[in-house]
Amino acid sequence: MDYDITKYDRPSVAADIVVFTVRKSTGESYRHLSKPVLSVLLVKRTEEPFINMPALPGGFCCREETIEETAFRKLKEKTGVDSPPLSLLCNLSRCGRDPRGWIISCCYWTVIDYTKAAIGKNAGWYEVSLSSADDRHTLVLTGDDGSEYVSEVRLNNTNELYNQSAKADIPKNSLAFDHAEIIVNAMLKLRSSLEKPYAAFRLLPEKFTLTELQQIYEAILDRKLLMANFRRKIAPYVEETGGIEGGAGHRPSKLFTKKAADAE
Amino acid sequence: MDYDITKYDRPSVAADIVVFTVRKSTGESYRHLSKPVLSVLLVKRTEEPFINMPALPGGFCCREETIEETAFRKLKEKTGVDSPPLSLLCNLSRCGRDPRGWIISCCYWTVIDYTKAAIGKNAGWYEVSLSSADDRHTLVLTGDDGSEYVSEVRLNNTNELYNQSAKADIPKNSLAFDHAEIIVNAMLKLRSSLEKPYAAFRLLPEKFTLTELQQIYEAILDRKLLMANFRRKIAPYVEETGGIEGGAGHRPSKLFTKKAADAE
DNA sequence: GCAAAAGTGTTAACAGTACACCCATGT
DNA sequence: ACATGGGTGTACTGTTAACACTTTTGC
Repeated sequence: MDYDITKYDRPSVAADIVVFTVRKSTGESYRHLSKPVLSVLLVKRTEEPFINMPALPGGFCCREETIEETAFRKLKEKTGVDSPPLSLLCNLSRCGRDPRGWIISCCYWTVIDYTKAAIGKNAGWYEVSLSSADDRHTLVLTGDDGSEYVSEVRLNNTNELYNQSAKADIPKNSLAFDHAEIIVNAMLKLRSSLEKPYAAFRLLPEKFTLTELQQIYEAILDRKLLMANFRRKIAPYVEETGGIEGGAGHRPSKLFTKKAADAE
Repeated sequence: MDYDITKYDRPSVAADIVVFTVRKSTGESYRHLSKPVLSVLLVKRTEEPFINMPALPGGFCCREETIEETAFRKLKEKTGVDSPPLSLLCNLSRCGRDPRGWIISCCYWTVIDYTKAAIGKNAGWYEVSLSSADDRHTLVLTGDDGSEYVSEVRLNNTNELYNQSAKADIPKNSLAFDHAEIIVNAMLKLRSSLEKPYAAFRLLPEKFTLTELQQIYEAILDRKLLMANFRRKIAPYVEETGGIEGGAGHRPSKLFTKKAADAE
């Protein structure tokens, strides 16, 4: 317990953030709704290691700031968005995970409205698709230029602690570092977080239709939901505004807001 | 993104672990079951800061080991127990939280069988009692010598991210550092983890009665459960061994094991 | 009218709760 | 016999899932 902090080696500590959004896909047309897609923010690396490969936004902690503040600072740089709620995901500290040295990464996830974000240079939204069989997951990330990055990830059954097995060779069309498994883990957390709609609200304007909300659920969960059941499920969290949204070739939708009384 | 790790200040990184157990209380007698109590492992500090105050077991990370391995190493020292499953709780990095300097703490929680632990010097089990009203929690820790440590803790509503507000003066009969709020958070996680019985199984021998299992639930949740409902709830996770446990002044109990088929 | 989407109602299955009752044992 | 805890059944409730049906709009 006697410890002189100057006497021992210390690691560099970084914050990495998995930023999700749900974007309206192209192909909107009369009498057909667009299908929103789940996307994640990635930054193309401009340096070795893993140069030119996409990586999670992140950066190193400085003195006088918490790890969360580091994450906020980096998010502001990359997206222009101020201090969105962050959820802790995992700490990665396996020796050798970063060729530059002893670097510990604290990973967080969040959700932001892409229409309010001004993403920076080298950054971009990548469409996410995850297919899972038991503990084996296949993650496919598609950039707006059509480039595809495929990663096979195996998580242990509790999802609590990473094996952090050595990654001898990361394929060229994959993600930098161990960022693929971070994203898979974040997606699982995001999905289970949808038991309550708070994360989804952050992807919508003040007033929204229940169909828009449902589409966000469907984009994140990657499956169709039954309208009647969905509306009952989220009814306690929303309230009508009185407004309606017309103009489409069908019955106009009522506009809702998140219910203020319900403590988040 | 250009980063020379030798150029910047680096924090010390520590792992702190909240180790829970459920101990049989004293006062066992004929025709009466003992009431097990939830306890947490604390170590009396032998140095400044917070000398003589109880603190969570933990220690600093060394090179070539992951944070989890640091936690395992410290747990082995304090309890003799090898590598129990660890769950990540939170990272504490508020500037000034440790007067010794820039120290980040990665906190984990786990559950171990106290009968299999050989706890070290200065360490001891403290009975835990938590009373909550909204986001205000009162934590009372009672040592085996009767000493009491009381802490008032306020968590933000999501329990996701700590406020890490400055603690000007920590009362003498409280816990060292910000360890009280860590324990409160760990208790909330422990309780919600009981939706599945895996943590409880780690507190029991290979064969156990359903009443023993229920008592662990009641000790952790701090409330009585109805036997019939409890048995239905955990039925999918256990199976009969055929053995029975007699000798008491009442109908003997069947002995159960955790069901192997059910993937943990 | 008709396609498309908004919105409601009805049913069955299931899980959670509270409670009543019987069973087996040692003293 | 009886106290004590082990163990089971049942009725009530609320939630979830599936599906059928009606409503409102623009073309």
